[in-house]
Formats: sequence, structure tokens, C-alpha cells
Amino acid sequence: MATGRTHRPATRSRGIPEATVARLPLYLRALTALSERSVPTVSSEELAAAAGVNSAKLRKDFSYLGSYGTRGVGYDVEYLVYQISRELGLTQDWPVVIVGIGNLGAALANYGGFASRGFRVAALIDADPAMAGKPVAGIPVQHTDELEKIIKDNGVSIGVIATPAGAAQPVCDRLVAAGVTSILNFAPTVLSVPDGVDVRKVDLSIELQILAFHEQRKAGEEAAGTESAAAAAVARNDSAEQGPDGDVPAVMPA
Amino acid sequence: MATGRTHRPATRSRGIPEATVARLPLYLRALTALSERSVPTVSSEELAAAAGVNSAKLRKDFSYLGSYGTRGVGYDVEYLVYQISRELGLTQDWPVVIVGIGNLGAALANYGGFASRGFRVAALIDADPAMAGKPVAGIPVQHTDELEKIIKDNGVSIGVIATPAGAAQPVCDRLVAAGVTSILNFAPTVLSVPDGVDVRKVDLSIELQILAFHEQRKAGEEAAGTESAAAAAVARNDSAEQGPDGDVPAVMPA
DNA sequence: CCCTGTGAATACCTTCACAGCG
DNA sequence: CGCTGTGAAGGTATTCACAGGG
Repeated sequence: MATGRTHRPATRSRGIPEATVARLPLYLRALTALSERSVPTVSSEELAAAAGVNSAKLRKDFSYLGSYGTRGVGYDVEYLVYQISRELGLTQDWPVVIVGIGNLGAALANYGGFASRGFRVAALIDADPAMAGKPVAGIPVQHTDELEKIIKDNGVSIGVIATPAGAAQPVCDRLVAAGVTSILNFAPTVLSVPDGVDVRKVDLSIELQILAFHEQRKAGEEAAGTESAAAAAVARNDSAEQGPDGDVPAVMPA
Repeated sequence: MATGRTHRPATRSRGIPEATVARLPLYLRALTALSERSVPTVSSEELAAAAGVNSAKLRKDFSYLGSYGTRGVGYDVEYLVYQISRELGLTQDWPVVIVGIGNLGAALANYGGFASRGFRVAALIDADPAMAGKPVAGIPVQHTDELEKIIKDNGVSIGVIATPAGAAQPVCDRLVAAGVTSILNFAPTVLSVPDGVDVRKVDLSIELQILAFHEQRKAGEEAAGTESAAAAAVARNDSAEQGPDGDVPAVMPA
């Protein structure tokens, strides 16, 4: 995915490729697991296996951050955790609001991975007055009327939209007007936002459709008898590359 | 996202680029909306805007499917809906099982986008005996013990994992052993699977972390005063490219 | 004359392979 | 001697720009 800052005119050396940024969270998760097991150092080979990528890619990714490894040894786990966290901006606290507290919104509110990594659910917002005051994941749901006030009072810059498709754009507009500049959209719609606002999209049915495409292809191959090369290809497979999101939802500058 | 069939040695002409495949569902959604409004034809420019991509990309994507447009006019909406559906394998019925019926699993079960596009929730499975028999989205939850039987009886080839991280790999192994060859994984873990099995991954916290990265960068730019070029870049932005998932979770052959 | 389809140019990502540090 | 860091090579994806059909 091209994505993001395509339009940026040769910014300073600080330019970390988007594809690399998308993998940093994966590395971070693997490193955190190692850290919890008190593993002091790790080689690119080992860490790559844990993260589901190949080691050359991992080393190149890290090379954009700086030279944090030791030749002949590997990487210091704790140090790398810190460096990646800092690069991702996780050493600071990001208040987040979730709009739309249905099953999905509730799942997000309960999701532990949030709090553990710099994110704090500042508020839950829903349009249904019957929800108001009800606690979800220990946080009382507030009515949409309060949206602007909540954003401003908490200095929220990241919003999560988990509403039905129809409500997404209006909610998005209000979030942006109130000062939100990054949006994670779970509603199956294309949002339009002004320049300077990032949107990332997570779409369940799209993922399934992509799987169906590959599934269909597999079936076709079988039927087509032994198309020699194809069959062999499926058999031989070395580095079990687990696409994290290599091409996951793209960020878009505007 | 590299992804998928990287290892495949020059398969037949049928090779549609992975990035294109990832966008087909987007086009399909936009087209379906047009179809519901009884719009008969659409130009690449209009459709591209609706899908949040640029028109050159869209035309190139369609060119891999064949020549379905009419010069000087555009594309026939109904015809294109059919062609894309067929290409994605959505003209057939895909039974799907969802394992792990917490908030997220319930959200998935209730998600309308499933049924509407060739997918049928064949069963909901959870390890909690207390859940057994309870209907979610009108479908009774079954216990994990039944997993193998369910897969086989229903000819399921696509499984969705919405369990906690710890349970994901064992569940995955059982799904695969029972015959599932495509997995959509919502648990924050790297799954290992044998060759020939595709895994796609959706990870909420990763998306948020990527947003945080860009958010941090924005803040930094402001602080750095007017770094001329950067500021200008944010201002000038033409085609509001909404990355669908250009690089969304990558498929991995195994 | 408008809009598709596509070669050619460009940008981006991944992988290879190895120099060189610890 | 092992493992990082990185030039260079190879692939893939995006964008440009225009030929040519309806």
C-alpha cells in the first residue's frame, strides 16, 4: 500500500517507510513477550520468527531507527522495547474516545491491548439515550450530545468509530470539528476528512472476501489437476511469513 | 504488502496482483451502493471517488479482470458487480465458523456484511460450557468439543478466531486439522500454520499504534515551527486517497 | 470528444549477499 | 566466528500520460 505521506516532498532523513511503521507494533509485541520472560537479548533471526517476518526485513526495518544491535550478539530486548515505543509515540499517553457502543464498541472498550500500550479510553459515546450512564468495561457511556465537550476537556486526538455505516460520516465530521486528527474506522464506509487528518480502516467483510478469493483459487487449482509448478509451490515454503498487515489498512494523509 | 503467493513461480496469466485483490471488495461495495440507487453506469472517476482511490489505479485494477468498460461511457454497474463477485468467489456460498463468542465474536456474528456477501455463519463455537445453547444473533452457541464435527458436517473451509490470545493457536491447530484452509485471526498472536493455509490478521492495537505514530509526527512538526516544506505538504493534497487496506493484513501462504 | 485501457516511468518494498564489527 | 547493518538487485505497486475506440 502506497499510503500516507506519498505527497510529502522529501522530508528530512527521519523518513521511516510506512511498511516499516506497520511492522513496528508486531516487533514490539514479540519483544514485550520476551521481556516478560526476562530474555535479555535476541537475534534478528529469533525475533523475526516470533514476529512472523523474515530476518532480513527485520534488520532493515531496525536500520531505519538506528543501530541498536550488537554484532555477533543481537539486540538488547529492554532497550529495543524502549526505542520502538518511543518511535511509535507510545511513551506518551493517548486519550481515545470510542463512538458507537454496540457489540463491537464494547469489545473494543474491553480490549486489554489498549491500556497496556499508551492508550487510555477517555470516554465511550453512544447515540442511544438508553445507554447513557450504563457502565461498559467500567466506564459509563455518555450521550453523543456531549461529544464536543468530551473531546475538548480530555484533549483527545484519536477517535474510534464503531457505529453503523450510516452514522459514521456525521460522527466523523463532529470528531474532526472538535479537534480529532486521527480516526480508526470500523464502519464499512469511506470517510471523507479534511487534509491533515489520518484515517485507518478496519473492515471485517473485506478481510473475509480476500480470504474467499484465495480459497476459491485453491479449489480451482485442485480441480485443474496437477498443474505441476503450482502444486510444488504450495509444498515448498520456507520462511513462514505471516503478513501482519504488510498491506493492512492504509493511512491516508487526508 | 508482499504477502501471499510470493513464492509462487509464475503461475498462469490469471495472476491478479495482491494489492488489486485487496481493493476489489471496496469497489464492490461502492458498486453495490450505486446498484441500489439504480445507477446504470459509472465512470472510473466517479467510482474511484466513491471507493476512495484514484481513478488510474482503479482502471488498472479493472484491466486485470478484463475489458469490462465502454470507452466514452464508463462501466455498467450491474455487470461489474457480477464480474467482481465472481472473481472474488462470492457467487458461491461460504460457510464460516466463528470461534470465541465474547464481545468481539458476538459483534462478528451480528455483522450484517457477512450474510449479504456470500458468507453464511454456519456455527458459533465457544469453550465456555455456560454459553452452550445460548443463541447469539439467532444462532445457538456450541461447545468446542463439537468443533471437528461441525467443520466436517458443514464443509467449512473458512474459520474466524476471536478467542483470547492464549487460546488462538490451539484453536487454529484444531481448525486446520479438521480441514479449514483459511483463517481470519483477531487474536493478538502470530499463528503458525502448515503450507497451503492462508491466515489474515486483524489487530486493533496495531492499528491504533500506527495512528499514534502519525499523530506524534504531526505534533512534532508543529513544534518544529514552520518547517516550510512539511507545512506546505500537508496543505496541498489532491486526491483524498483513503487507503482501504492497501497493505492491510497480508495473506500468507503458510 | 469523452473516457477506457495500457505502455512507460517512477516510487516503494523486499530479498540477497556480504563487508565488517564485536 | 556470529550476527548486524547495508549496498545492490529484483519485484511489486502506483502514477503518468496518451493512443484509440465508441
